[in-house]
Amino acid sequence: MTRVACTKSNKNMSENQKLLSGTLETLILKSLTISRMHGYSIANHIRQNSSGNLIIEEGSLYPALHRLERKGWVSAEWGMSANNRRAKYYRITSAGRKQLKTKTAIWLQFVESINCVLKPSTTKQLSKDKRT
Amino acid sequence: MTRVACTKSNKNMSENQKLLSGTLETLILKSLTISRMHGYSIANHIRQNSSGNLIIEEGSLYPALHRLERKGWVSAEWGMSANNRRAKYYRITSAGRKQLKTKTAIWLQFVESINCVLKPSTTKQLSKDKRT
DNA sequence: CTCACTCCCATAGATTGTCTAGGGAAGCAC
DNA sequence: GTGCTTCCCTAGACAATCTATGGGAGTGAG
Repeated sequence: MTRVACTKSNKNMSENQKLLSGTLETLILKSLTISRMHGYSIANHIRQNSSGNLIIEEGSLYPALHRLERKGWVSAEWGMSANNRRAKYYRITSAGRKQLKTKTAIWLQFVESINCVLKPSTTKQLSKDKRT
Repeated sequence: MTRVACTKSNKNMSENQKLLSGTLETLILKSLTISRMHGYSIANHIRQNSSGNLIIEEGSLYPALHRLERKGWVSAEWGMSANNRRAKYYRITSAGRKQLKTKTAIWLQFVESINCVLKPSTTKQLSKDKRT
């Protein structure tokens, strides 16, 4: 299902590609907190969880996984997928969980910082706390 | 040493550098909606508005400004700064405002998408009817 | 006047992380 | 067998940031 690969908004795509920079590893680590997964399913998980907005290409995904493994944030082992195919299953390590926590915090702070610049006169605002 | 840059070498910086990719032009355009500015003051404005979290280096800023000018999203003219120095003042064009609107929308949607992936099990959940 | 400092602009090259575009193996339906 | 899907991998292209450097010009201290 969900074969709708946003074809119309190619502009959005290329913009998203730039924006993705730096968040991919965080997304992968987060996905692995749900369960161990192989690369292909990680990509699917991210795509589906973002309603098809975030498409991770294989050329980005696998190098990222190798990077994470090299850094000791995930561990890998070969196994068989639900479709009876050879697959490399990744699991997040405790160092990876720590990194995830850090990266998530940095991301949230970054978003807040950007919004601080972008905010004036946006006029559309959820009232969350917002205390000066 | 006037040449001392950001030597604090904190992790946040290098992470932020990656994350910044793709948002810089939006930040610049937004800054210029306040008033016309020269490059140096744009960088200061962004840094101050983000409480010092977003540091735009000159090596990123000026190429970005030239890019924006080439694309017709800002226009430039030489003038004198408040400090009586030669300065190139940038002004956002109507095409630039349109771009800003687009880029801002893409950014907000992107953040929402990322958060959709990052959110599950944060234990702090806004009830936003996200059922299976 | 000279010196140190800040303000302001600019560019070349390194770095990094994404994508594009290829390749391949192996299961399943027909 | 053929064709489609699932799954893995890598090399090179590309884009946007930073580092490092260069310089000009105004200001204030001495």
